[in-house]
Order: sequence, then structure tokens, then C-alpha cells
Amino acid sequence: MLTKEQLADFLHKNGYKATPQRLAVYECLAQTQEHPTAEMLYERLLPSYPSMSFSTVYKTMDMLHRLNLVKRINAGEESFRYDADTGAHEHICCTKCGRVEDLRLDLAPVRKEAGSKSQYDVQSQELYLYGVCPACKMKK
Amino acid sequence: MLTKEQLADFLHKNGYKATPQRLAVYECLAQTQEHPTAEMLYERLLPSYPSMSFSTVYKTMDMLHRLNLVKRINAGEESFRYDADTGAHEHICCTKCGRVEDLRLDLAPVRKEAGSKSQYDVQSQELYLYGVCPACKMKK
DNA sequence: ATACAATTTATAATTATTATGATTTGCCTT
DNA sequence: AAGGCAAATCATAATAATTATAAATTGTAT
Repeated sequence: MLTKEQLADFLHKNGYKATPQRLAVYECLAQTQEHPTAEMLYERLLPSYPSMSFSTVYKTMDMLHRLNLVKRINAGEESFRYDADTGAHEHICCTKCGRVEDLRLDLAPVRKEAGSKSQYDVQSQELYLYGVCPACKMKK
Repeated sequence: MLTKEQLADFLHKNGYKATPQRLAVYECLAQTQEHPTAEMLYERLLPSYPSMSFSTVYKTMDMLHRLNLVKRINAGEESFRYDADTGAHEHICCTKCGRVEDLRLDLAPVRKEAGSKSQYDVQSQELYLYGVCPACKMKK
């Protein structure tokens, strides 16, 4: 999670320009807990950046992802979501309301089991949990 | 994993017709360990079913999936893969050669941890592991 | 064997994402 | 502080997987 200044520095150090669009896209993502899609980001940015283009959002997300500044979340939905928290963590999705929340789990035992059973060198994993969130449990 | 006859019965009991196309699509999937995409199935079926249409493959997979006769595998690739093994199991993907293999892991502890940390009623989960398969380790 | 609803086929539509190219702009150099 | 240029933005077109549509065909109950 970087400040605007830290992101600008980081971009410069990697040979990229720190454009207002890039800073705004990252800031918008860093401010929310909702794991927005590219479209959600675009819609939120439009009021303050009327010239913002859809392709700028996509290109920016692609760059931030390559630089490991954001996570791509593929929870089996029609489009990707993004997360400015790049630390190791998982996601749980509510099957009623569609929200996606962060979750920190200990997957070391599972990785170990996977490595020994498969004989692969395990490099990473993606775990998505699905269920009913507390709020939706109440509504029922 | 059903035989042709069992699948025909099952389809009839659920109000569907047991067409040669449907039986062939399922049989093709059940015969392989490779977790093919719709396109791979189509290409494999074309020689023996020259009239087979792409949309029949898609519609058949959609129906088999709704009837819980196949699993949809979303390993972050550009298209879905399918698996005729519907029992609880995970998948591990080789980042060098792209192969996808089955893996049976004990996720009960992780589900329990997820439920207590998130307060969700956990219904299901999808876990994808990524690494280098034994064959690709040798090649290096 | 017939009839009819379900299915197949071919094609068009949809949707998320990526590519293209002309215009604009950040930023380095002076 | 201004100029120049590579890089970035914007608008639009292209791509690719999947889904929808509708006419022709076919499985199956009678």
C-alpha cells in the first residue's frame, strides 16, 4: 500500500512516468476494500477525471500487476477484480450478495501436502472460498 | 464417471434426450486425463463426428455442468477446462508446460479456519496450485 | 410410423480484454 | 524556463471465448 509520492518514486525508478491518471487509478484502488473491477474503477474515476479512458485503466492495471503492486482476483466471475494489498492472503466470496473479502489463512500445511503428493515444486496457489456472509445470513 | 448407458439413463430421467452428440462429448471427456477445453473437445470429436458443432459442445458442457456431471476448471487461463471427475479434488498446474493434474488434499482444516475467521457459512472452495511438474524439472 | 417438442447446426450477438495509431504530455537536457 | 522526444493517453478497432437466435433435423412417446 503506497502513498502517491511512494508510487511516483517507484514508477520513476522503473522507467515509467508518474501520470495523474496512474496515480489516481492506484489511489482509487488503495482506498477501497471492495476489490473493484476495471469497470468499477473507471466509473469511480470519471467524475474527477472526465477525460479518463477505459483503456488507460486497463493499461494501468496491467502495469501495476506486472510490477507486483496489485493482485488480480479471479473468483470465477465474468471479469477480474483487483486488490492493492499484495501480501499473501486469500478471498472469500458471498454467494448471495457477491461481496469479496480478504482472509488470511495458514496454507503452509496444504502446500506441503500438495508438494509431496504431486512431486511438483509448488510456487504459489490461489484459494477462493464461497459461502454466505454474516449480513446475508441475517437477512434470511 | 458414467458409462454411455448410465449417462443415457440419467439424461432420460432428467427429461433430456440422449443424443449421439451428448454421449460422444461426455465419453471424450471421460476418456482423458488432460482436462480439455471446449475447443479441445470439439477438435477431438470432429474426425468421428464431422457434423459436430461448436455450439453443441458448449451447450452440452453447460448442461452436464448444471447436472453436476462435470466440473468447470478455472485456473486463470483464457478458457475453461472440464473434468469428468466430480468428486472433491483440487488441481495443480505446471507453469512451464501448462498441464493440469488432479490432486486430492485435505482441506477440512482450512475450511474450518476460514469459517471461524470470516464468520461466513463456508459452502465450497476452489484451490489451484502452481508449480513445476516432475517432467519439466528434469528438462531444466 | 407419426408427430411434436427438444436438439443440432450455423451464424450472429455479446462482453471482457487487448491492440492500434494519432494526439498529447511528462520529464530530461540544456 | 523552454524545447524535444519518447512514452502515455484517448478513441476506436480487433480479438476471443462464450452465449443467444432461429431454421432444419431428430429422438422418443404414443
